[in-house]
Amino acid sequence: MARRKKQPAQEHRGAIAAAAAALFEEKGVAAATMDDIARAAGYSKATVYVYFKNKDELVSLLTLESMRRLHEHLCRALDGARTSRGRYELICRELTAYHAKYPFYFKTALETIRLEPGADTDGGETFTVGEEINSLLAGFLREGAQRGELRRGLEPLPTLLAFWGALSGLIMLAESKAEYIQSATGMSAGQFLNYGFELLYRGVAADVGGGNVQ
Amino acid sequence: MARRKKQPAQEHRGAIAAAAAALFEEKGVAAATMDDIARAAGYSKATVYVYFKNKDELVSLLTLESMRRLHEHLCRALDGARTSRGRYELICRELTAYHAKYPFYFKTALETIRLEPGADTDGGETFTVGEEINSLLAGFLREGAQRGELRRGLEPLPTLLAFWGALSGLIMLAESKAEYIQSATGMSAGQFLNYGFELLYRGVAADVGGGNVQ
Amino acid sequence: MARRKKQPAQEHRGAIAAAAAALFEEKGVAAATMDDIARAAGYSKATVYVYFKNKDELVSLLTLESMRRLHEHLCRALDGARTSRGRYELICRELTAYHAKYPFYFKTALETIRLEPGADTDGGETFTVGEEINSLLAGFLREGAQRGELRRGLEPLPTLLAFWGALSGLIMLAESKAEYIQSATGMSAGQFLNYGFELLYRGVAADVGGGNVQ
Amino acid sequence: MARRKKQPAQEHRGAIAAAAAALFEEKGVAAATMDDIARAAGYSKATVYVYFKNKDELVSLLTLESMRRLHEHLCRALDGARTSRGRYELICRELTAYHAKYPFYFKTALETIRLEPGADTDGGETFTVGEEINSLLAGFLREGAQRGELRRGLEPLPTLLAFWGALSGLIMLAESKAEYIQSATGMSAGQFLNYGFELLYRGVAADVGGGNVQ
DNA sequence: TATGAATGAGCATTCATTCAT
DNA sequence: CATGAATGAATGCTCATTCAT
Repeated sequence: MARRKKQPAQEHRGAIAAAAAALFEEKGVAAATMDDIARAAGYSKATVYVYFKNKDELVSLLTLESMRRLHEHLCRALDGARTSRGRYELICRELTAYHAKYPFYFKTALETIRLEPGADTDGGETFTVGEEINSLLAGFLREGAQRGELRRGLEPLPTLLAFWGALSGLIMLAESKAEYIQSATGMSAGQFLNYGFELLYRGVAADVGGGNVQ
Repeated sequence: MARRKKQPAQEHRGAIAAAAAALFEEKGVAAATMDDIARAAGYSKATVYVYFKNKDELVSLLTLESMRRLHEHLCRALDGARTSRGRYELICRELTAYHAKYPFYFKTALETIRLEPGADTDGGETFTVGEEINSLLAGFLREGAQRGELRRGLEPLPTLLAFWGALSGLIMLAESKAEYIQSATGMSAGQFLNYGFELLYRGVAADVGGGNVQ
Repeated sequence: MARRKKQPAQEHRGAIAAAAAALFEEKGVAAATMDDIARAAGYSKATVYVYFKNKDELVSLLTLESMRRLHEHLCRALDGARTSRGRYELICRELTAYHAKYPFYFKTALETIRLEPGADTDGGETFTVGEEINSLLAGFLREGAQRGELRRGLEPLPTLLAFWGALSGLIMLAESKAEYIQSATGMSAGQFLNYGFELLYRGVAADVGGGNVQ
Repeated sequence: MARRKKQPAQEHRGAIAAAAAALFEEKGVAAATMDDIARAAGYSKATVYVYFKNKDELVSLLTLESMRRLHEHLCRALDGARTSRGRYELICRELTAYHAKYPFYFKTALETIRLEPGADTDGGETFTVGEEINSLLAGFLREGAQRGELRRGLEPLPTLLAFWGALSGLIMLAESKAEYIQSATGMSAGQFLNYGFELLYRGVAADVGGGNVQ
């Protein structure tokens, strides 16, 4: 392990975080040891501790990052269309894409949105981003209702939370049972997800007609 | 008919499993040590290994148990009413009740249904029970569609899976964010769940009218 | 390392404690690792943790033991003579003997008597024994004063503490500088100690005449 | 006369040593890390290693310094009075003052005097200063004896060593048990020390009368 | 000279698991 | 069948020290 050239500290943090993310994904956060992470990143364990105070700090950073990324994706989705239907489709597309690209980050973000604040090393930043995501979706629901595209009388906060729970449950099932879904229904994970997204949309849509899903 | 002979051993297994379940619930699977379990069950640690090859085998048994219990609850729900709406309400009620009584078992069952069958110690029994649960719900959807109560054209298997994913995501969010939900929406976990259940139902119902949720 | 036969747990504790005491003496408490101790005792490190919850518990036990032993030695000394002079000589003899036999224990006891209570794992037992030792010496001073053998008007508690501090300082210097003392004064550690004991005695004696020390 | 050249380096050493001394005092030698020291001194850790080969070298320097300071204090004391009694009082006063001002240095000096010279980094300089201190006190005893103020027949070297051991034990007990002493005897550490000094003085004084201490 | 960067060698502690009895 | 006893293999974390620049 030759001594590295002068590289911005941020790059080291990034490299370590990337290695950690991969390992967390592969074997879970608890099972990925600091030794593993160091080895995978090509540093000594002690060096990892130079860049991260804790295993927790690593986890926190990854969590925050995943939340931020999720936030970006959602912003992009909401900016890309005006109708609720159009926006919803973009949301689902972004979510699916995000999940395909960073499955660990995605899962982490979803799980984190469900947790309480303060558990993390950062100063509640993770919580803040979570709130921003919530308000993004709340806005989507509110505007949709105003336009008459979404059911009136939906209570924004509970709806959003319920919707979010359902959505995340759907996506995680699609991931973990992809193989089973394929063999049992003949659908790819993506197709299955679209089917599910449609189902969920009907739960909030003003009127989609009585016709077929899909 | 030598079945009786093994009975005592079964009782020991049961006692140990019960102690384990309580501890898993209390502190999580990883944090509950075999020492803890043995002590709580009133056996020596070595004895636990007489009845269970592994910690994993214990977890597997508990998982299987939780699936069976979930199956029972769902059977009861589907037997208790004829209309889809009535059945759905019973399903939700049973689920909520089950969750309230055995949160750990409940979570385990949901996670198992969402996760891969895994190299479980049992001979695929867990998987089998999972399939039975699926076919239970598939029947519910099929019959509902035949009666015109649920949307026609729903594909039973994908619908059921999507529904299941959404449902479990909803319930788990309701649990993990109970406090947040309470403070942010003023709803109790139970009220929130009912709200969410209703939302989900609209996704599959034939026609619930355009009116307010709840 | 063959599995040991059934031996009373106390014996294991004793063996481990003995090994620890030797190592603590040899390289100091901090530098003696649990690995060292285990190896020296002929057990695996994990086994050491079966018998002692902590490194601290080991240290505490050793400390308590050393205090008890010191207490015994002092009792023996005070019982062995009636006059203050005679008792003092016995005290010094016992102290010297104790130090020769268990230098680590001796040092620990002296250092501990100076510390505050409650720092230890035991329930203040160490502190209690310390107090008993103090009251032993206080009695010695009081009786000596009553008989007119020791200076009247000595305040028992401060005297005892001062005396104890001085005595321990003397003995520890005698140990750590034994070689230097030998080469610089030609005295053995024992001779030097006797010389010092005499000096200290004059500090409390009623009248030793103006003559020579020794 | 190239002496001036090295001056800057000496200043760096001094700054680092000062920071180290403060930290050693605050948290103990073992607990003060090189990182702490570097940070406190305002240098990088690597720079500390430019000026000090070792943590040990730092400790050694500090030890030597503390010995030198002690030497100075003792010189001042012996110069300040002519009678043994007066000198003794000054010695005690200086010692107490030194201890109050630099508890860590003081303790270090005492411990060093009590401990082996060790494989110190300096070329036996610490030992030399120790010898100088010894000869200072030896002179005090010798002159006192010649004047008839101190007991005749005292062997200077053993007496001095014994005295020194006793004195240091007394002072260290006064420090570590200050709280206990306060609560048990009502004396402040200073009062207790004076009481103890008096006691010790009687051990070497020619005749102090049979009266009360203090 | 000064330092940013990196690390080897530990350390106390934990726990699932094994075996002789 | 039950278990007391023992342990191998980790695990997160620390710190004095080195070296290329």
